[in-house]
Amino acid sequence: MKSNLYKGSLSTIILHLLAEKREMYGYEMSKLVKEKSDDKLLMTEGALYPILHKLEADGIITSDTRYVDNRNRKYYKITEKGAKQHVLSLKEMKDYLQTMQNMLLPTLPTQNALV
Amino acid sequence: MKSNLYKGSLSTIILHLLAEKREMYGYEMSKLVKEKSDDKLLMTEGALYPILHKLEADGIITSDTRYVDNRNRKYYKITEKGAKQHVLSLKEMKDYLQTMQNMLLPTLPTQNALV
DNA sequence: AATAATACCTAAGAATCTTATGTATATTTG
DNA sequence: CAAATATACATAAGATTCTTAGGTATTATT
Repeated sequence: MKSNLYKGSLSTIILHLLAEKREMYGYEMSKLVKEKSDDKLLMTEGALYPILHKLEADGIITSDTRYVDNRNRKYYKITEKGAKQHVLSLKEMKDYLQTMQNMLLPTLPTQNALV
Repeated sequence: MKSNLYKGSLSTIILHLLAEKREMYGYEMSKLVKEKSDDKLLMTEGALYPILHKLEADGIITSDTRYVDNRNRKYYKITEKGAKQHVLSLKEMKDYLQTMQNMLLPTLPTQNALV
């Protein structure tokens, strides 16, 4: 990533992708995040894969490896526990974004905040 | 801090405090941040003081120790270089907040974003 | 044929924070 | 008035999270 502000938010992002798409593989996630962030967040493989492994170990996501388009891909989906965690993570993120906005951009009116 | 989303944003926050107040000491910063964040961000001394020392070593801030109210306090203020850095840091933070909002909360209309 | 892209993985090291500890003085509370 | 809390600084060991660098293997492009 280009900014270290993203530190700590990668798990939340991955969890959100899986909550939206319900099925994705790692490489796909990194490409989608790169695109969605307009090249601002480049999730390296050294960060991505260990996070996926940890989320799976914690029962937040599950995987099954399949052979698709001449490729071996490890597809991940969110578990029930993960869905609950996702709600909490989103709340935590909203709270963080709001707090940061209040602390750093308090003079801007709400509708123009971040713009 | 209660959420590890704050990881990476402490320097930005400290720099912003000094850009606003023009003079503060460490202990004062930690109390103000606690108050401003509504107890959501508790900047520990183990994080705070090393950051201040690094910012000073990098010429972003300067300090002078004074005896005030029966206390030895190390007052910090922002340098010219620091003021320039602060503009960049704020831009970076706005960009991060906007990107996160786009990625995680894209369905919400702008005026209700984060609410 | 060589390079880039797809797709996974891990290990060493850097950066950032927590926890724990230390020093010293002042104020508040039981 | 003794004990606890608050003020004010500091550092060191450890945890967490990421980068950098390397590895394997296949497919697509130039």
